[in-house]
Amino acid sequence: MHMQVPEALNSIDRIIVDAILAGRITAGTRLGEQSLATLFAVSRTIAREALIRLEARGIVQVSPRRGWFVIKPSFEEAQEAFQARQAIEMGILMAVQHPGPEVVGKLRAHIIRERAAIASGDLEARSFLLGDFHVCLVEALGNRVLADILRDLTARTVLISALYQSNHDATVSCDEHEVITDALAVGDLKRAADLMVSHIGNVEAGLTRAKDDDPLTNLRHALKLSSRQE
Amino acid sequence: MHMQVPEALNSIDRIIVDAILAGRITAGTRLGEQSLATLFAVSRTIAREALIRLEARGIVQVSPRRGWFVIKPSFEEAQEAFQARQAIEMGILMAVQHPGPEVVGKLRAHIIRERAAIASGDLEARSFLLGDFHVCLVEALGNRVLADILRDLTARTVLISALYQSNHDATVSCDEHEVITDALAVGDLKRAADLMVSHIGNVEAGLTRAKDDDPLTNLRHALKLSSRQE
DNA sequence: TGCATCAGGCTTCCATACAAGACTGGCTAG
DNA sequence: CTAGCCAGTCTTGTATGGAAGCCTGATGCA
Repeated sequence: MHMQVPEALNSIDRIIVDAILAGRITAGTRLGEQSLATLFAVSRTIAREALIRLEARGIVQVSPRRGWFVIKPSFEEAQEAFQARQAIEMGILMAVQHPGPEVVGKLRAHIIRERAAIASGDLEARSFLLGDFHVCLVEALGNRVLADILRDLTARTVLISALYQSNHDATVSCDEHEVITDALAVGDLKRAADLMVSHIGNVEAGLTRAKDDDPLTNLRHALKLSSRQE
Repeated sequence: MHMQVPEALNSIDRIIVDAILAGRITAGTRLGEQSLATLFAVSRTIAREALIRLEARGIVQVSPRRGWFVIKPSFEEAQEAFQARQAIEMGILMAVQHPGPEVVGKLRAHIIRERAAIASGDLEARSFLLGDFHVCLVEALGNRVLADILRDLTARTVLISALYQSNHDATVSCDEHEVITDALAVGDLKRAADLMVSHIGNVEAGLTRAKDDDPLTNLRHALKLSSRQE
């Protein structure tokens, strides 16, 4: 056993989630215990524990004795995830009292990074930052509990967007982030909440029901089978 | 190895969470790997995996090489948990369109069980049902994602209530559940959301900052030390 | 008495071995 | 040629042993 510091240990989780947020890992990807163990230079035990944690967070699923896979949400689950985000983000915006200038400052800085990623064509950074905006917002508002919840939920919706081919334009998303921040800056929480709901609704509306990476979609639909199995 | 069916396997998690919701397990309780393994007639591996899942859900914490303990939230974390519940439950109530009569029916049935538990003096059932109302509400509204999130959050707030000696009366809580249900029944979502926010606020307001199972509270406060360490 | 040291026991931590189900591909019988 | 079987391989599932850190209490010394 060589002395290479694992570099990972408890952060295997984080690296995987970050990869999902960046779109480098998509729904249905296999995450084998042995593969991860080799990759991170740890034993299978550690890799398995990371997968168990991710399973508890609703990011991966295990198919008994077949393997671990990144979740592949059904259209209904996708809708629930978006609804959950709408509810949470609207709720926090309506509940908070005073945004504070440093919150607005952080968000503006974030939006600048979003624009930079979009301009430079860095798709991974773009995906990550567009999702992370919402996490940052909630975190900046002072609630780490909700921020953690939202991070996992965001990972799910990123997976969904790739699965159902969201065609919502990144620039539009970024613009919407900006007007939300503007509303926060002038203390109009109600307006910020409304804008947030419609923003998330817009992203959701950009989804198309057909996922054409599944060659059986047409047949399945014709036979009226649900896509329940892996 | 005897043939006793484990009875537990993946449900060790559920049994522990249920015990927390019922108030049979309180904040700071030690949950040893070996103890759980013996109790559920499984190996340490299984018990450990259950604890890892619960850790990912924010229910327990591990102190390295010392042991696993049910979380003991600080007052600030407690506030965040209550704020999170307010945001989520208000958000879902404002987002839903039409409650539907079967939803109201389920909630009314739940409230009847609450009253029965209160009347019979069954403290465990009372604690469980009062918390479970909120989970049932969200689940009945059709969002399992949020329901799962809320269950864990409810477990946290139950722990908090015991830790900070909530003196909010069970009967009052139950009454509040009823008026919320009434508002839902007539389709007044706005009113239901407002009632929910104030209901959770009432429970939170019932907390007292002093946790007197900690004999150092007074000294700590006098020295202006945070209660950060375990 | 007061204090430092250290051994022993207790806990989690982690690697590993083996069990057992799931899938694949080839072989064989008809 | 096809259908069924079956061995081989790959995967996760589970138990277990030993490593290593933490805590306690005893012991010895000043």
